[in-house]
Order: sequence, then structure tokens, then C-alpha cells
Amino acid sequence: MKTMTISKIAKEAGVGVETVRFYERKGLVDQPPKPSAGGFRVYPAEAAERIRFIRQAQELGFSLREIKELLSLRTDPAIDCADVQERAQTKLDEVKRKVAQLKWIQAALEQLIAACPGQGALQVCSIIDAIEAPETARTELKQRRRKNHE
Amino acid sequence: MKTMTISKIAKEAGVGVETVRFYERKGLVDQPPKPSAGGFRVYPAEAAERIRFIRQAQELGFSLREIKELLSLRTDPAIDCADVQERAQTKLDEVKRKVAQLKWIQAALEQLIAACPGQGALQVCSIIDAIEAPETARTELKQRRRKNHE
DNA sequence: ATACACTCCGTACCATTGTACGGAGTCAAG
DNA sequence: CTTGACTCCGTACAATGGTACGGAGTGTAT
Repeated sequence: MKTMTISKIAKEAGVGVETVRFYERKGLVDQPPKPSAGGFRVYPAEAAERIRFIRQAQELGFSLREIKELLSLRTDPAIDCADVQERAQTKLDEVKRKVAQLKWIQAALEQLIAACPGQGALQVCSIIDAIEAPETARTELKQRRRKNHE
Repeated sequence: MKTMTISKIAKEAGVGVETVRFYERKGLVDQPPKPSAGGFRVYPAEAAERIRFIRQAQELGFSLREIKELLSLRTDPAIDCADVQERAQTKLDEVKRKVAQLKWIQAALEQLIAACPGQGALQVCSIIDAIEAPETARTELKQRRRKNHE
């Protein structure tokens, strides 16, 4: 197992050295248990993977606190399995919800792109319109539905 | 078209009044063009929709700046269509990328949940493991399931 | 017409997520 | 053994996304 200095890990992960230390302070990245003689951090190469995962999860709208929870999910004989499963299921539900919302936005953008060349009475003018009335808007561009609430 | 005060809009959208004003300052929510005689904001009911969209997009990892760009995509006769399409396509690509990443995490969580009751030599111990070696892990999983059925 | 809730605006403050700095110690090449 | 790159730690600063406050004006129900 190759070991690396903090700057190499940072470079591999595409972040700054300070960011690695910051994540360590926050408990997102293990502080390497065996500092070198001089007290330098020495990482296994996998640390870069972990940091890349953190960055990816951030882009998907998870906070560092949530990412910490994600990373703490471990199927380890020493850990209560039912608890892990329950927490994983909670996260899974959340992930599925996000996927569904993104698909919704995706459909809205596709409508917007498709509607663009159309002239005349456009039904779908903004992404909000496309989200509000996705079905009708895609198939038929007919009547403008602008209804009062309550 | 029903009109509403800022507090009603805020309540409908599930945010605070100050947040609405904050979004207005940031250009995410139109400042209503017709303040009442006393200078109060008067909103169309759709403003709440817009704010809900903003919150949703935030949960999906978009910054307010990016959300502003999303909201500025309009298929309007007065706006250059090709430009709108291009920007929408860029956003669409981004959304698709996010969906793919979430699906990845989703699969990892599902593996984690499935692997939990297994004993002995677990291949998948953390979400990082599940993400790093998804194929092998999935195979493992299938094999274990088959065994359980025998 | 008198409460009372609501609104205005500006400013200050807050948490999260980093980023920068500076002085001192460490490592490795020449 | 010197030199330059790298690391340490602590603290300070910064950007984003709000949240709270306070004094003054407005709207409205009784």
C-alpha cells in the first residue's frame, strides 16, 4: 500500500492542502494514525478517493455533516447491523427523492429546449412553467393554464 | 390573479419573510413592480412557486448563482432562441451528470444495505468500497443471494 | 381612533465551507 | 551542512446564504 504526503493526496483529489486539513478537523478524513518521525501526515492512497467522494456528494447537495453520516455507514461486524441498515435506508430514500427531482428538472429543460423554435402561443416560457405543467406542455401546446389558488 | 403580501408568500413557500427579501436583493425573485400605496410589496401567487423551485434546486446542489441562470432561461420571442437553447443544454448536461452520480450512490447504498446481514469476508464495508468496486461487489451480492436461496 | 399586526429598510450578525498567512520544524538533494 | 521545498499548527479572513433587530410607517378590525 503506497503512502503519500498531504500535498500528493490533495493534488490527487483536486483540492488544496488546507482543505484536507479542514476535512480532517471536521472528522471527514481520518487523521493518519502514524505520523512520520517528524510529525508529518502519511496517508494511504485511498484517502484521495474519499476526498473525491466528498466533493462529489457536495455537488449533489449534501452538506459536510450529511456526508459524514454517509461515510460513517459501514457494514462492519463490530457495528450494529440493523442500525446501519436503517440509516442507509434513510439516505437511500433521500437520494431517490433527489433523483426524482432532478428528473423533473431534466424534463423541464428538455421541454424548454424543444419549445424554443416554436412561434406563436408558447405554453412553456420558463423552467417554472415547464415544471408546473409538465405533462400537458410536452404533448400538446394548447391552452395556457393560469389559475387562481384557493 | 390573486395578489399576496410578503408574509403570505413566505408562508406558502415555506421560508421566512427575510429570505424573500434576500432573494429579491439577489435578483432571484422579481421585486413586484407595483408596490401598494404604502410601499408594500404585492406579489402574484406564482412567486411562491418560484421560491419553492429555488429551495428545491438548492437541495440538488445548485448555488443561488446557478439557480438564477436556470430561472433566466426563457423561451421568449424577444430573446435569442439559440442562446437560450445553448444555455439550457449546458444545464441539462449538468443535471444528467448529477443524476448519474446519484444513481451511483444509490447503487452503493443498496449494496451496503444488502451486504449487511452477510458474515465472513465482506467485500463491501463502506460506501466508498461500494463506489470503488461496484461490479465485483454486485457479483458477490448475487452469489450470496443465490446461496441463501439454496 | 386606537390598538395591533404587518411592512419597510438598513445594518449587523450567524453558520458553513473553505483559504491565506506566518513562524517554526522537517526532509532530501547537492 | 546548507538550501529549498514541504509540513506543522493556530489564527485570521472571505464568500455564500441566510437570520435577527430596531425604529418608523401602514393597514385594518373593533
